Amino acid sequence: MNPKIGDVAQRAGVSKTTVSRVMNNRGYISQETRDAVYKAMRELNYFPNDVARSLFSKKTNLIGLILPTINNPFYSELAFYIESAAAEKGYKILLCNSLDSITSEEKYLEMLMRNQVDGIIVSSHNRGLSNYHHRQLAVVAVDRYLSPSIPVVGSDNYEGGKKATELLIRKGCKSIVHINGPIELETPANLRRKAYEDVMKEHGLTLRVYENRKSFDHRAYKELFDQIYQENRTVDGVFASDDLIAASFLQYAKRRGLNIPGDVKVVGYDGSETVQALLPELTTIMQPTEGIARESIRILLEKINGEADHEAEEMYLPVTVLERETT
Amino acid sequence: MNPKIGDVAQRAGVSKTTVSRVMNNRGYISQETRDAVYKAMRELNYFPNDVARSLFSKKTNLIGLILPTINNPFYSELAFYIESAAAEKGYKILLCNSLDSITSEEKYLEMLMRNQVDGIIVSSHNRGLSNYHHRQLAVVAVDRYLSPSIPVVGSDNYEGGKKATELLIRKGCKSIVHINGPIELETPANLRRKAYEDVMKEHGLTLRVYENRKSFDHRAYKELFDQIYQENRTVDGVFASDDLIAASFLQYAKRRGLNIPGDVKVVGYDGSETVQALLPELTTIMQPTEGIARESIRILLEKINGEADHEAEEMYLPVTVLERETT
DNA sequence: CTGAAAGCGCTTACAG
DNA sequence: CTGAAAGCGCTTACAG
Repeated sequence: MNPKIGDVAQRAGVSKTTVSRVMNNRGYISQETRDAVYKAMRELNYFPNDVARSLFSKKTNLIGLILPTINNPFYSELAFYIESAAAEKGYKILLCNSLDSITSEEKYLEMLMRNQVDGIIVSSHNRGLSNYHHRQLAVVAVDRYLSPSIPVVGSDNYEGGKKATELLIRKGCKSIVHINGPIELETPANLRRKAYEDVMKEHGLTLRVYENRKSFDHRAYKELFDQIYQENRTVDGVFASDDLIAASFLQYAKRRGLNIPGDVKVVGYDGSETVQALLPELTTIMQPTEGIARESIRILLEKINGEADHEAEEMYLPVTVLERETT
Repeated sequence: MNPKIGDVAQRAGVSKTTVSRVMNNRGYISQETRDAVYKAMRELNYFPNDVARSLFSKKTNLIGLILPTINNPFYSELAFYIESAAAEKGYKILLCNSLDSITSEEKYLEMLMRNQVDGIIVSSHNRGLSNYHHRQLAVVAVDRYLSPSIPVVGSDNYEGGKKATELLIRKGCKSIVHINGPIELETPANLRRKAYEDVMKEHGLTLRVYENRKSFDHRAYKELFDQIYQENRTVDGVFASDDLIAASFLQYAKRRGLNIPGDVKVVGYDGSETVQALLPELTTIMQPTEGIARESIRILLEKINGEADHEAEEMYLPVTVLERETT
């Protein structure tokens, strides 16, 4: 049995109240008593039970993090920085991989509620959130619109889409395709497509948007690429909405005997450290992942501490073009 | 204020005891009472408070996961499968990124103890663990030796190292270098090196082992590679102890104008889904990551449930050679 | 400066 | 089949 506060109190010859006060630095305590308590804690190798503390304080310092999957270079990097920023402030992360399944999201949400998390960071659909929303639960969304009252943090998707498309045009591409993952109304990532469309129109170029409904299945892209080439024999530029799609396209192009960037130029999106390490030749739009993580945590903690009188906000951090060898 | 068990009891016109019994399916309850309780729970949108439950039951269903960093293709895949296997059994994951820093590991460890986690899965140094070990804490290590009494789960590192080296030899390499991350006594991954050495000796070839002390810094590898080429002008094979090192070497070779696999052949280690997606041309030794995750959780739960009377065990799951274009 | 008592939201003997 | 009481390990008014 682990020692509890009563054991410490007994050993130090004081009351539990006093031990608690020493631990929490509350009220006046004589130095003598303080020393005795610390000594007893050390001797017993005592650690306070945070479950008991949480029950009393109604605060767990737990944050639920709901992602489609941590097994993805962008989300794992995001999770890393979110965990770091949270740890700095004394918060801990409960990891949830929803795989973008609504039922799975709802299960996780219920689990998080039962565990009395202080807040949730979501980068998954979570229509379910509205159900729970009336509870005083602090929520921040990363790159997803969940409800009008939930703040959104992400990269400047419109600017990113604009820069990607303009880069391809500047490099002389005329027939530029945009490939997206599943297009959901809820994601501001659609702004990447919107920017593509606006820039293309502005330059009098034809829109060619393709959507892959099966996300997270790199192998499934082949069909889509085949279709693209059937419909556009002259494709000379590809703007993919994430780096995994771009990587998949590069392999496809290679198998097809196409020269990159000679025959076709490619721009991705995300620019995670992992992609930079494994596929450094890819030109891509780099998200400020650490910044997104830090802002998400900052806003969430404001909500948790009730400091956020401002309405739901949207915050889009600047992106960077990493110009490499595929353009 | 969220509803609590007393609110449900009042609304259903029964005692808290009865509500609790309905929720937990304990003892005999008349159907009528049961229905009334469920109705009240639904109407109030009641969810039990797991913090209170945990305080009583001394069981949190929380598992601490300590990794060097989730921002890494192998660990994020491992974490994904660990979380999935845990969720299946009703356990939740508390994520810790130690960055292999001893002080950081100790802080996380203390945090996990305070939070009363039921067990810990560790894939980081954690010398600190022995300090806490006398507590009845269930621990499983992934690819690390922590203490004689802590079970280890991993891939069959010796077999992996053997297959990698043999493959290079079979392909005609004579001057084969092995590049490792920081070599620590605690990791069974050293068996990869041991196997390399054994196979090389068996074939009468000269050992050329290089160690990079700075892990997780892909850029820092350049120096090491320079050194390798200074000392071995004839290198024609590289067995890297993980795929990120291999990827880094591939880029170095490219910059140096070397042809792969013509001038030098390369084998990595890990074979994560992300690496397969981003760098499919890399020949590598694939770890059975999902299997490692499932076994870790299985053994941990046995320990948690006190079913593990067996001593600490070591379990090494079979690896697969993914032969691609770099060999 | 210190302690006894009540309470956080549950569960489980125990009694009926 | 059901309920009143005690207790999980803490903290905080309240009293001294």
